[in-house]
Amino acid sequence: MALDTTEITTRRPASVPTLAGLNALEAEAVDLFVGLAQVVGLPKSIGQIYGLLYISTAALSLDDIAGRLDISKGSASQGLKFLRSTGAVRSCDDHESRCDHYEAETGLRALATGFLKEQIEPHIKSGEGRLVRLKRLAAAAPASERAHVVQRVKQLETWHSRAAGLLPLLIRFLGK
Amino acid sequence: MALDTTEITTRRPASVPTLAGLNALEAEAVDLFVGLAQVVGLPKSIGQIYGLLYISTAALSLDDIAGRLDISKGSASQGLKFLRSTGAVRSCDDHESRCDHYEAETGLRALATGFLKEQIEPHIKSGEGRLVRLKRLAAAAPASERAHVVQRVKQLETWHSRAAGLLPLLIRFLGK
DNA sequence: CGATCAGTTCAATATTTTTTGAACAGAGAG
DNA sequence: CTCTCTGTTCAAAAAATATTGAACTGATCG
Repeated sequence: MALDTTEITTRRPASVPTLAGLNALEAEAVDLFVGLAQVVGLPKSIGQIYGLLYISTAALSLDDIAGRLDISKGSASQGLKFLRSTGAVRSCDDHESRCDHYEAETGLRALATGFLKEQIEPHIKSGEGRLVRLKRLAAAAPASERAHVVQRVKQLETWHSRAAGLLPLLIRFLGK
Repeated sequence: MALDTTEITTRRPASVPTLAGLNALEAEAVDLFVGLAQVVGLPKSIGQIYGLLYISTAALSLDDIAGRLDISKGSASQGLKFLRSTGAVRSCDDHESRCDHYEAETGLRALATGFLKEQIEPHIKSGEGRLVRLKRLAAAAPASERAHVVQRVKQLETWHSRAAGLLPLLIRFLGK
């Protein structure tokens, strides 16, 4: 009787550290972070990688990650690149091995800061230029509409400054 | 010399209310909201519709919207459905006309509440079930990993309650 | 009633985004 | 120097998402 390798992933006992495939706990953690990633508009693979590193006891290499999650090395490389760039993952250079190993940053403040700074702040910044242009156009609108559109653009400016003010507050709230 | 109809959209004088196409101010406003939509992971058409209604002096019908933005009636219908469901757009039943007319809700609090309640809250709710399962699995982990994974799951619970607590705070901050 | 209009739905299509995998670059090891 | 081992890049393929348009419902008008 031959081994059924197609189901080995879910059948492997939870207690055995595996080279490929996830145990039930890892699978659940990965799932949770995949969901989280989708909420904030990040690709699934990034959620998978972070989830696996988050729950893993030991730091993992790129090949570990690709193997365990059954994704390509390319995806793993790109995902790790993104996660490192936002500070969600650190490489803990382990001198025992030739290759880099990665571990999850688990401080909520650091995570939130990285995400907000990288994903949200640029949009708020670019909004400034947009508002300037809008303001000019609104001032040039025909008299019959001018009052209305000027008021709306003013409101947008309020929104903008609220959003800008919210960022540091958010970070502080999540901070400690 | 023939009229160049391919550029009529941008060439039409700002002062003439149009049946199709946007004037410069409208185009700029629509663009701004398209960008905003993409930040929060909503389709472009939804940003377009809201942006047009936001800057428009008068309420617009579904056909107005589809025509001005050059999108299909189907898109416009679906987009308006979503926007109404989150409270971002109201239909102001205008008894002069047979068809419904729509206008933008411009209160930041109402907008934020609708978005958070519809798009974020469900995820936070479903997270609860996930955490329960994770907790069980963590408790059943092999002794060598148990301390670590139990700690991580505890941390996730903290994150979860922070997120849940953040929602009402956010609404309050944006509120007045 | 039949005709027209306003709006919805949904399967097909188009578009955008993500993932893959093969080619490549650099860093040791032998 | 050459070979192998890690990791990156990027064009092509696959998957996910949004948009279209035609068929349909229901309302109002004549």
